[in-house]
Amino acid sequence: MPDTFLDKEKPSNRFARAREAQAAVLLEDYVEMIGDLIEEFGEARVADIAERMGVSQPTATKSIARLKREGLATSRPYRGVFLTDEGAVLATRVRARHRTVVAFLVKLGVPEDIAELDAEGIEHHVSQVTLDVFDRIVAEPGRFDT
Amino acid sequence: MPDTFLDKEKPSNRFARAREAQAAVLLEDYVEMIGDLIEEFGEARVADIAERMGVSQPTATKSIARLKREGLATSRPYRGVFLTDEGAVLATRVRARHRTVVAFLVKLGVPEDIAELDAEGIEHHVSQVTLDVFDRIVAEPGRFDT
DNA sequence: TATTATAAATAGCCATGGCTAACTCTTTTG
DNA sequence: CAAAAGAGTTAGCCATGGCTATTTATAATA
Repeated sequence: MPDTFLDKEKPSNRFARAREAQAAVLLEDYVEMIGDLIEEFGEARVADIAERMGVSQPTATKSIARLKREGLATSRPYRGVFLTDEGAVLATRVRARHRTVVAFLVKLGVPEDIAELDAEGIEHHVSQVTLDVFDRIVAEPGRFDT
Repeated sequence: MPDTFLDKEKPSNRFARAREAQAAVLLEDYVEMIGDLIEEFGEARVADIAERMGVSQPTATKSIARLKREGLATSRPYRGVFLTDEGAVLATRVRARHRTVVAFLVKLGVPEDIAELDAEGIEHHVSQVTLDVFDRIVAEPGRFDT
């Protein structure tokens, strides 16, 4: 299973690499949230997306255009935004990762609200290897608050 | 001790918040690296900074200009870039945080090279609360590889 | 010291992701 | 069914952080 468009050739320099990864963050956030909205309301309207992202409607429209360009979404004016198969797969993966990171931090003893905020920043930068470690720890019985 | 310029008013929206935080990332990376270079070589030249950041010289010059604007650095052409007191404090804090995150991941069983890459993305998004938890776990005796 | 080499800065371009203002197209409703 | 309200898009602006090509200033050396 290919990791979709998120894996082009990665630069060796750690900073350059982190910079490139940043480009994917916005896409991931939108796709994740559109998935949430569809699940909650059965549809994702531009206005709702904009509001949840904390962004103006035109900015949301522009970003959605980018999602469409990348083959992650489609949309029909006044009918909402929809995820393509690829977009849905990405959304699922991203949302699972988000939950894992939050659960991991909470298990470590971080308060939920803080865990939620930190996860938003962290989740996009966690490799599969590290994510697996998080998952294992979440699944483990026992506490970590020493 | 104020948290310097990194704490303006924070938006309530988690995405908006993460977006704003992003602005500080570049500054933190530069300051961290300039600190490293000064420690290693006694000076930080624009060319070296550019090379380590994986960026062209003009781009480095531009970013250094921003550091100066923010009161984090000074520079004299052909003499190198220097950190202000504020910049030095930030550099120290950022470098300590980086080490903590790497050590934490390694303690969890993440291979060092991967820990190093992940840390670069993660470190900028970890709250003080979460960082304290990481620190405590790093300091703890015992293993986590189940 | 005059020339060459190197380091840094400047100019000017591009894409991205914000924004507001204005417009257009539904949908609702009086 | 016409007018008003609401949703979405378009136009056009800004700042940031990339880039290359060019110029300028300093340092090294023949």
